Amino acid sequence: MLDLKAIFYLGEAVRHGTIRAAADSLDIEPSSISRSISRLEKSLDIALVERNRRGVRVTEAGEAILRYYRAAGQQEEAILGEIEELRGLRRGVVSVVIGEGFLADFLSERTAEFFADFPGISIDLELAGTNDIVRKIVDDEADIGIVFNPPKEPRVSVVAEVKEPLCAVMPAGHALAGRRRLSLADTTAYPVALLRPSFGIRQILSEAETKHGIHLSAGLVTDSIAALKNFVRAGFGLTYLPKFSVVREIGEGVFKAVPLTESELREVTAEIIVRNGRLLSPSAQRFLSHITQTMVAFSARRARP
Amino acid sequence: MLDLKAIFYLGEAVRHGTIRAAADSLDIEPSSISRSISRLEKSLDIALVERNRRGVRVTEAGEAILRYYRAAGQQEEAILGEIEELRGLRRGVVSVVIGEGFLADFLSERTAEFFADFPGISIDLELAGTNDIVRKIVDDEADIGIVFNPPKEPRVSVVAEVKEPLCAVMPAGHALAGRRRLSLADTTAYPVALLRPSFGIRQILSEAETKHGIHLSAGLVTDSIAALKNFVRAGFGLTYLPKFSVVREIGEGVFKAVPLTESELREVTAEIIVRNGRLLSPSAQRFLSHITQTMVAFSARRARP
DNA sequence: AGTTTTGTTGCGCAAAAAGCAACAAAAATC
DNA sequence: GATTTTTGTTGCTTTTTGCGCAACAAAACT
Repeated sequence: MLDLKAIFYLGEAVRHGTIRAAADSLDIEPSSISRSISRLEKSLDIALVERNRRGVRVTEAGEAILRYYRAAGQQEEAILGEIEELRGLRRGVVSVVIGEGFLADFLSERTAEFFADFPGISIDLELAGTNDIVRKIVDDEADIGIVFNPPKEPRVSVVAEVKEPLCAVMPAGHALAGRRRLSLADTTAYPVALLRPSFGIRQILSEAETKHGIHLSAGLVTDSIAALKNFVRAGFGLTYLPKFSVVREIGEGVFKAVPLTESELREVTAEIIVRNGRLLSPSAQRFLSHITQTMVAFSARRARP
Repeated sequence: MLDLKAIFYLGEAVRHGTIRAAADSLDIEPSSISRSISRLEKSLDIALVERNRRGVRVTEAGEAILRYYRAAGQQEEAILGEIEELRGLRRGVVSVVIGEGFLADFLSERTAEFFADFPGISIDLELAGTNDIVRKIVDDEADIGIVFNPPKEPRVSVVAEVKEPLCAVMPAGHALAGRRRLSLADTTAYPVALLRPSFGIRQILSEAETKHGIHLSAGLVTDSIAALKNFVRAGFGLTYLPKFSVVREIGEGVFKAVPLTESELREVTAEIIVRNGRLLSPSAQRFLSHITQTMVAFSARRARP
């Protein structure tokens, strides 16, 4: 490993022509420079300067070393610029895993505004089921997770949390579409589309089923929320989702979402999670605070400001 | 100025996954690594690693720093290789065979400068005729050959090549001395001094004689260019040499050199040759590049840059 | 011949780095 | 669920390293 300071002294000595002049300009003693250069020469076993009594003249080997130093200096500057950009939020990749139900809310116009404000930041977005999301966060495969009703896990910490009632989702013209609220039992008459058991929504539904002795007749079991929506849109029956997952379809007048009355279904949580003690990059921190403030699912109330 | 040792520690910690493992492999204390990294982070004001309780994970900024370190390491290696070559230049004998006509050009002040720069290098100089020079190069009896109009030989490669017109060389007060150019036939009226047939200059002259039906009346045949010069200097007649062979005498106003007009005499080549595939020592390489750049015979135009 | 300027070296001291030991916290294990 | 192990960190001590000061020899200049 070459001693950069010694090379710097060498360069100054060569630039000024004499060791003493370099020492004066650096406000240090000539002996320090002399020793540094000698040390360097000994470690390389080659002369770097010719000591004339009129000063020093650089040798070819010295020139080679100085070439290296200048190149390294340029690269250092480039890297320092990169660091500066990372610190100044001008660059960075934030990896996010979200449940599919958050997709429309996540990729909203307000997120687009964020990208416009920070053009250097890019998002690595992945969709996954509840259990996978938690696992990826624990294993540091992603910076930020957005998940519905996740299992308790001591190694993740909840950055934002909000209680969202689960709704029965149906076509606008459905027989139940006029109701202001429904119990789960009211919906058993219709075929329903359900997610697989690895999803938090399905888990909370299963708990409610056993608790109230209800059995839902699943017309479709899938791991795709898009499939649930298509099931409903085509008139096959109902499904169960939080309101923000179908906010676009409601706005278009296609779907209706009616809150369920069961207490455990009214208090299911949507959470933004990160791994415990994880040090997020400035970019990730900035993005995290953005989504906690702008996403519909979390904008209403914030659990931990 | 970035602390290279600290970056090295950072890299080792990242490579091993934990600071302790890196410390063990380097046989130092973990505290040293921990402190070095912390110091680096403080100086850059950005986190380089995330400290999990299961080890360390590099951040984007840390990756940037490590990229810099690897690039610098590669450059250092390249420079160290250069230094190694230069170190080889401190001692070494370079054996050279040249035609006598190159002598004055070869032993110039600029070659003297080379010796001053590399006091450890010595030259083993041998004079020989064209055919002998090529043979010595082929047989590895010499490193470098400088030769005039050599026969084609696949086992030698031409490092530098330049076309030099052959000149009629005469005393300054000669009847033909005022001419800007001469044909070979113009010179037949005067007695001439010629080299032996083993010399390239003589061979090209013989070709021209038969081609144009000219007969040169040789007043002297020798294997010494010095003898040719003495022949001319004493007023016996003319001889034929390239201009650079008598550049000193021309400068002194003693000789005149008038280019010959015959096409085959205008395009004879002076060449620097080495054996094909011969691996020259660093000293020899350095000297080779020196003479190709400084010798008058080759400095004007270079055939193979 | 005397003066100035050059790089070098011996010696003492201060700062920096490394080692040692202990600690807090998280993970793994029983 | 308690205990052990492993991790990074920190206070303190020791060692190493680098620097300043002063003096010196040698060459160049006046």
